[in-house]
Amino acid sequence: MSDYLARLNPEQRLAVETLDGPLLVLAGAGTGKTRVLTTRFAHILLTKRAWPSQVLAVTFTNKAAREMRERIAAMLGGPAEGLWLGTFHALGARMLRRHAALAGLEPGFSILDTDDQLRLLKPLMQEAGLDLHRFPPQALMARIQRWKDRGLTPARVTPADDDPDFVQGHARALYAAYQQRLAAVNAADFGDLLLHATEILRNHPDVLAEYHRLIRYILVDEYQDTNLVQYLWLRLLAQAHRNICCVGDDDQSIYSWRGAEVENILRFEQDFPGARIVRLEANYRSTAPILAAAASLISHNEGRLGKTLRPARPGAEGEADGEKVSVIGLHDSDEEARMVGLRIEALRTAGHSLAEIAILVRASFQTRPFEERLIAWAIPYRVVGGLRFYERAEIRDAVAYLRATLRPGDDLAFERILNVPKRGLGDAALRRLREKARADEVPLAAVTDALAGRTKEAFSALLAGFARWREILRRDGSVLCLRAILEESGYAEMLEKDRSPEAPGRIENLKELGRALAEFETLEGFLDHVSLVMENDENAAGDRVSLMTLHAAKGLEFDTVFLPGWEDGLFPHQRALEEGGTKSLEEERRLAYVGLTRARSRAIVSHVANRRFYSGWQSAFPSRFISELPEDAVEHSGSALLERETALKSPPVFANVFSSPVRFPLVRDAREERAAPIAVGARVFHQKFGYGTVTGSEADRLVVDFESGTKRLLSSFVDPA
DNA sequence: CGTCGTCTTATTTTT
DNA sequence: TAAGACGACG
Repeated sequence: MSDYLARLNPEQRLAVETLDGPLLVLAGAGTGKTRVLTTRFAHILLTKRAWPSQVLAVTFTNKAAREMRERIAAMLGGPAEGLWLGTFHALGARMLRRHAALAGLEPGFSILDTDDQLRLLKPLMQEAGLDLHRFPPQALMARIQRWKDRGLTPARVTPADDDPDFVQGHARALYAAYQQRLAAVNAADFGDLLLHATEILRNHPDVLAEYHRLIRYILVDEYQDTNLVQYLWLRLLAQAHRNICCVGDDDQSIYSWRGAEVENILRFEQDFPGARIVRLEANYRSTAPILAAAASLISHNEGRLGKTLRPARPGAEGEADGEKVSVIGLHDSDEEARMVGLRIEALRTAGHSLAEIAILVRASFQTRPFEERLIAWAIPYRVVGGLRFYERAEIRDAVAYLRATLRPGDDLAFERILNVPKRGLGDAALRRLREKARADEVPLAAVTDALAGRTKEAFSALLAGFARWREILRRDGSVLCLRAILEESGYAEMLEKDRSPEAPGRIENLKELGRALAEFETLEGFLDHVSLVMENDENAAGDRVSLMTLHAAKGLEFDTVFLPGWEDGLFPHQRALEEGGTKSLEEERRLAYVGLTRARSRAIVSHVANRRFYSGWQSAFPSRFISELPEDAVEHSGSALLERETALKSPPVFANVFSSPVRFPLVRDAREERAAPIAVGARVFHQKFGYGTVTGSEADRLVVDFESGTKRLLSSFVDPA
C-alpha cells in the first residue's frame, strides 16, 4: 500500500479514498483537513484517474492555494503545473478571460478595485438625483455585491430582493446602469468574476459541456464559507460527473457578512443526493483543556451539524492534560498590551520561538496598542493581512499607469493618474475632458480640443508619454516600460522629493513591483496577478510575533495564542448584538471558536474594564463568551477579577454600554486610579520620550523633564516609572 | 489650480 | 485621536 495512505487515520483515509460521487468532509479544527485535501488530490493523480488538468481545486485564500500547490508538488515529486487550482475569484477570472465575449466583454478586460467601483457608481447616483450624504455610495455598492454574491444579475433581481426604501427604490436600476458602465469601460469588478462565469455556464450549454469534458474531479476547501454564486458555479461544473468533494466545518463559518451562506454546507446532502459524509474528529493540534474550552463555547450554538473533537495530539496525555486556558481581567487596553508584552518576553526567555506566538484581535484597530508595546520593547512582530500590497496608493498608481498604457480605453486608470504627480490637470480639466469624451463618445485619452493653454500642453505631454510608453512596452517589455513610466511621468521624482517618513517605503514598494513584474511573461498576466493574488509578504520571514484579526487567522496555528478584547460590545461586536439577532451572535461565537482552536499549547484570553474609544474611555463588561467556557478548563486571574464576577451577575444591559457615556460604578476607572499617584517629583515613563521627572501639573496635564527636553503632556500618556 | 487650515466623522470582519 | 473631506485663500 502506498505510504502516503498509511500515514492517515481511518477517517482521513476514508475521505481520501471515497473518490466517486459527492462527498462532504466535515473537518473540525486541527483534524488534518489540508492533509486530506492534498492527499486526495495526489491520490487521484497517482491512481491515474485523472490528469492534473482534469482536477479543479478551489480554496478561499491565496495562501491556502499556494500551500496546497506546494504540498501537491512535494507529494508528486515535481512542480505541479497546469492545475486548475486557485481561489474562487482567480479561477472565475481565468474562465471569464476564455469566454469574455459571452459576458459582453473584451478578453483584455480590467479587474477593478474598490476605488474604481465607487468612481463608476457615484456619478450614476448623482444622475439619479440622490444625495450622496444621505445615501453613501458604499452602501449601495455593498447591496450590489450581495446581489452578485447570490448570483443575481440585474435581470434576476426580483422586487422581493429589493428594498423600496433603500436609495429611494433606485437600487435595481442603478445596479443595471452600473453593469452597463462596467461593460462600456470593458471592466469587471470582483463579484463579476464569478457572476459572469456562472452566468456563462448557465446560458451556454456548449461551454458547460466543454468544462464537463475538461474537469473530472472537484475539490473545495472551506465549503462553509461559500456564497450562493460559488455554490451555483460548483454545482454547474459538478453536475455531469458528480465527483465533488467539499471540505468544511460549519463551526468555522465566519463570513456571512460577505455573503457566505452556512446553509450551503448544512444542506449538502439535499443538493447532492447520495452524498456521503465523513467526519474528521481527531484533533492533532491542541491540548485537552483548549479543546474542552472550545467545545463548551461552541455548544452554545444551535443548528450545528455536530462534531465532537477528541484530543489526539501525540503526547497529549503525557503533558498532564496541558495548561488551562487563562482568562485575565485588566483595567485598560494599555495594561492589556503590557500584560501580553510581558508574557511574550517571558516565553522568549524560556526559549520559545516568537513565530509560534500570535495575538488575535476582533477588529483591526485593536492592533495598535499591541504594536506600540512591541515596538517599545523591541519585540519583532508582523501584522498579517493589514494593508495588502496592491492596496497601497503608490502601487495602485503604478498599476493605473500600466493599465492605461496597455489599454488606451481604460478611463478609470487614466483618471486616476491624470494629475498624479501634479501636472496642472485638476478637477476643472477633468470635468472638461469628461464632457468632451462623452460628447465625442471616445475614451478620455482620445479626447481632442477640450482644453486650452497650459492645461492643453500638460495633457498633450501626458498623451505623448503614453504613446512613448506603449512603444517601449511593445519593443522592450513591461519592466523597462514601468521604469520609463516612473522616470518620465515625474512619479519617481515626486517620491524622491517627498520628505515624509513613508516615502522611502513607497519607493521600495515600487521596486518590489518591478521585481514581481519581471516574473511575468505578459503584462496582462501580471495585472491579473496583482489584482487577484498579490500579497504583502514583507516581514514574512524571521522569528516574529504574528498580529492579526481573527478572520485572518483561520487556517493557521500557533503554540501560544493571545485573545485580547473579550468584552461585550467589542467581542461579540456591538453590531452583532444590535442587528442580526441570534444568527450574528452565533457567528461571533464561531469566531471565538476559531480563535481558541488556533492554539496548540496555550490560550490566553483577556478582557479590560476600560477601553479607549475615540478620544475618551468606555467601561466594558467581560464577554459573555467567557462565561461559556468550562470552569475546570479555565484559570481566572488579573486585577479586574472582582469586577468580572460582579459584572457577570449584573443584569444584561450591555446594549447601552457603548452607546451611552454611563460609567458603571462596579467597574473602576483606570484613569482616575492612574492619575492620582503621579505627583510633582515622581519618575515617569513615556513611550516616545523615555524616562523623566514631573516638575509641575495643571488640570489633566503634567510638565515633565525628559532627557530630550521639557514637555507638557496629558497625564494619561505617562506611566509611573 | 494648489495649498493650507478647519471640520467632520468613523471602527468589524476581506476574496 | 486621527485621517479624510471640504472650503477659503493665495
